[in-house]
Amino acid sequence: MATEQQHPDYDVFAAFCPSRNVFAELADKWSLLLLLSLHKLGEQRFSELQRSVVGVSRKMLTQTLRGLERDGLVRRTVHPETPPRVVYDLLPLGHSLAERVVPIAHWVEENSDSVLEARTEFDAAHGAACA
Amino acid sequence: MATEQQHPDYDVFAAFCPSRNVFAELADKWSLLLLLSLHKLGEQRFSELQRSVVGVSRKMLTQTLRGLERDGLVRRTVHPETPPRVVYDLLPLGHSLAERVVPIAHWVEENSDSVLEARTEFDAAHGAACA
DNA sequence: GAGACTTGGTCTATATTGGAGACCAGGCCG
DNA sequence: CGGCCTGGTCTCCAATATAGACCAAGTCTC
Repeated sequence: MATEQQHPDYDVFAAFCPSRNVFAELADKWSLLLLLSLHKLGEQRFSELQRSVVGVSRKMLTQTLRGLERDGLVRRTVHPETPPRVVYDLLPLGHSLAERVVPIAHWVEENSDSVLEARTEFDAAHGAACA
Repeated sequence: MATEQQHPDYDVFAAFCPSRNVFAELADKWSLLLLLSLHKLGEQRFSELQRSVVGVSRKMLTQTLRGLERDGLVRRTVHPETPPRVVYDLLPLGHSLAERVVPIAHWVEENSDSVLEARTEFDAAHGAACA
């Protein structure tokens, strides 16, 4: 079947394709959540991000932010004050991706009930079949 | 700050919120890729999926499909023929999510070049700073 | 001037996860 | 009877995530 991709040659389904690599790095809980938070709340410092994306460890926060920075989605600005102040914000490329992630977050918030219900049903049918 | 979520009380940023749990499970490479593949190509059997989503191991394929099935996004149909034939396809809920994932795949395919370029630049600036 | 406290991390130890590949059940073919 | 097919599962090992201690620089307290 015809692929509908815009960019010739690039295909996230192909393991060897550079775009798969990019996809794999971004298709991760913390990356998407950080993108969403920076998009929604604007620039934030390290500790603010840790508070807005509840549950992220400092290590993952550092690591994920570095990845996003490396990918040209996020800008890291160090203000050499004291105590140190490091601010992160989205570059245009980051915003353009974040815009596409927002609908997913909304979908999840709207449909979590259905999902949870399906899970309960599934677990009842499978897990508790013959305890 | 006002959250723009449609569903009262649900917020993917809150670690304890059920929607975060749902988000975390779906915001993963294989789940998204499977959703995309089933959306684009329609129903497929186990081995077809393994071929269309290149690089996925049988273990992860099984595990991810089970998760999606449990969440009410995917339907698993066993045809008790010989050799066995197991077909997976998207339920309406799955399609509605997949539709929102498609733009991300397109973004990645369109913008991978920029990302790759940013990476090269970043690595040149940081990695090779003072070898 | 000694401690304690701040921010933005890093490092270590442990638990969880992912991937590679062996193995398995059931039915057909030869 | 042995081997092949599918759609898994199981085991082992490597990689990754998480928790939490630790650190540097400077400022504030006492």
